[in-house]
Amino acid sequence: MNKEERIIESAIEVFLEKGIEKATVSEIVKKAEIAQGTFYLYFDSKLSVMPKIAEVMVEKILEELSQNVDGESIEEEIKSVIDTIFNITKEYKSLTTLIYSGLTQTQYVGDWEKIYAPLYDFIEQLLIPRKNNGEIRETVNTAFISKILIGSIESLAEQMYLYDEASEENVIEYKEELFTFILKGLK
Amino acid sequence: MNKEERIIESAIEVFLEKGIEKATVSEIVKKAEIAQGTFYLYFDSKLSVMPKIAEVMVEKILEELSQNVDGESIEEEIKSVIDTIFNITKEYKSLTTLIYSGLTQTQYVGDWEKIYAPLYDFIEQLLIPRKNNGEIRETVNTAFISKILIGSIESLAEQMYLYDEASEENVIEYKEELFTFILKGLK
Amino acid sequence: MNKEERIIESAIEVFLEKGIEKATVSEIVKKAEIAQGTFYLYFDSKLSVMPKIAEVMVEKILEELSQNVDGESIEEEIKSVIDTIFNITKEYKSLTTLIYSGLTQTQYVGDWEKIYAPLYDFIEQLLIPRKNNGEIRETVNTAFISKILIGSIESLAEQMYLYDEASEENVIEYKEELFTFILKGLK
Amino acid sequence: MNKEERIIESAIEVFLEKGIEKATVSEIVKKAEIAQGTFYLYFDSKLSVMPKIAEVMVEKILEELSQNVDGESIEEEIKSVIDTIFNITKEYKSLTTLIYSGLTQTQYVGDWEKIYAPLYDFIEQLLIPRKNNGEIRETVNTAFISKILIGSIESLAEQMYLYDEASEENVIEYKEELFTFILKGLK
DNA sequence: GATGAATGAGGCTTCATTCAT
DNA sequence: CATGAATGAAGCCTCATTCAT
Repeated sequence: MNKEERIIESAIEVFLEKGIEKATVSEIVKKAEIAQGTFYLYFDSKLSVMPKIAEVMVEKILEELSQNVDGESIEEEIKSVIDTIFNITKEYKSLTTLIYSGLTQTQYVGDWEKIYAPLYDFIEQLLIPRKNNGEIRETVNTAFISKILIGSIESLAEQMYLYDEASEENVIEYKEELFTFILKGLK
Repeated sequence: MNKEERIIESAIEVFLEKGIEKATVSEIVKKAEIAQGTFYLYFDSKLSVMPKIAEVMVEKILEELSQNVDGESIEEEIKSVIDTIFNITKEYKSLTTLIYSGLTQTQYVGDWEKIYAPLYDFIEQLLIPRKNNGEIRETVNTAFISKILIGSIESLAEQMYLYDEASEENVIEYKEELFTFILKGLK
Repeated sequence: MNKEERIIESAIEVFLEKGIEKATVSEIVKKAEIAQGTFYLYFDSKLSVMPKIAEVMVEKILEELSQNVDGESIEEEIKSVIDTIFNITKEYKSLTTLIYSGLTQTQYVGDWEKIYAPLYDFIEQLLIPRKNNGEIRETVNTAFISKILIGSIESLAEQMYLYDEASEENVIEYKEELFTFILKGLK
Repeated sequence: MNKEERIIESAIEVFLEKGIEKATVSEIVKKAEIAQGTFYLYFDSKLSVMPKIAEVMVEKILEELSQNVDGESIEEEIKSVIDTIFNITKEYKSLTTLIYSGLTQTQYVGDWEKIYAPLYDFIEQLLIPRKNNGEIRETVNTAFISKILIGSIESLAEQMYLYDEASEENVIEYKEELFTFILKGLK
């Protein structure tokens, strides 16, 4: 792993452990086993790592989605998307929120859309054939709905894992409710 | 306005302007026109203002919702809820995200659920009669769906106003798509 | 002595000991026996102490001049001025050069003229009566000559004490040559 | 231009732009278009370039003086010397002060005298024949006076160009006053 | 000789927090 | 209760210097 990648990996860990506020460059470099000054050869500041983290995060989500989502019906696909996003949220806990809020606090806010685009695109590419074969209603605007879908799944997953510290049973029930809701919303 | 309220108001402004990271107690007290030390008579630290900010925020949302949402049909009510949450998000931009992430970074994470409860409850109280009179499907779990609704509306609104810097036209289209989606999801 | 004065005094000592380059705020505050942060309540940076140091320096020179220079003739006065400036240069060695160069390196260059003004004025006030009573030539522009006098005395003194590390005998000879030169220049 | 010369030239530029304090080796090498490490093949440290800069500076002054100063009378010569030193000071602004103070801050202080010697010598060689032919008074100690002359001209020039930011008119008047003063001082 | 990525010491500066008034 | 000058810990960041290539 080269220096830049090591910084990004360490930054993710430290941000998750400490939160943006309490995360320090010193700790990131310690974890990455590089010198303090080396950090500044690659990044301007702690927050400027955020867009790169976001990219890595999106890559991971996409990877997972690609592996898991290839159902025979829209039902199976939606189920897989929900499961995947819930699992990743569980694994990376507050990372998404951190990225959101990290980007918000910098000049990189605008980058967000660009970084997330492939994710929205992936979902849209799932929906289009389903719309064409009539599995979902014709009036669906696939581009718009893909944002709505991801948003609603992510926000519920964060609710569950970050704030409610919900039991796994509870999560299952919520996921089912969400599944039904989305499916009806699309049909 | 008493000192505590002045601190909360100033804190909101400063957090919005600078983000959590760069917000300082010095600036909060300057804006509140009180002395450095006075801050610590009311709050333990910068982040401990967060739960109070969240309460204020939720109060404002509730107030707005109470004023605007009293439609004759579920359609009108959903429309009003969407409009209200979009408007508040537009006005307070990243505040919700800040609160999320601010709470995440402290021991107050657990408080979130408690603070947001009245909001979920408000939505649930809207849904229950509609479910009883058959306007929405019987299988809806009102408690669960209220979280899903708020989450999906908020997340789309944030997308629009924080990241995409979407045009007002675009926002209208998205809101319509969301409206249809939610409505079908509930029926 | 209040904090600001203590900072200035310490800064002078440290600058003299270490030079501008190697002087550190840390050492200044250590010498002043105040906290690191306190420094920044009074000054923006190490170099921003320079104008204040310059003021103190000019005050000291003026004080010395006032005490020593009150001769019966222009000859005695010039002699005293030379002696005084030489003595102060000897005592404070490179301080003047430091101030020059310190000011040059900051936005405070313009302040120099203002700070030195009383010194030029003092000399001019010496010259005016001597010009009126014919001790010095009528064509002397007192304002201009006062700058020239101070400059030439200071620069020779610095030569002697800073660079040549001249013997006291040598200094005496130079002072006499300078005295004769100035006197003839004025007559 | 070989690497060493390129370093010296760049160092001069950077010192003039940033001052000793803020000048960095990084910037010097960037301007010289050589690698970081190459600097240390030629110089020990940032300040160790100073004596070389001083030499270059003195060479330039001597060159200018040689070209311009060859008047028929002491009057013309003094005028040329004043003009030349003023012009160089105008062009290189604070460079002399920087060199002074740069040398002061290092072990190279002693070098100054040695480096400046040719300059004093040049002036002395001007004065000797004038003393012999009676144009200037016999009591003049040419070695001493040459230091005094250069010092007083330089210090006034610095006053004008560095601190007062004097208008060109004003400069002319000062130069005339200085000229008269020096001439009378020598006669 | 020349390079430039990497180092890490250490100065700068901020800022939460205290406490005498 | 309120103040705000003072504190000093601690993070940021630079930059002279090294060294493997």
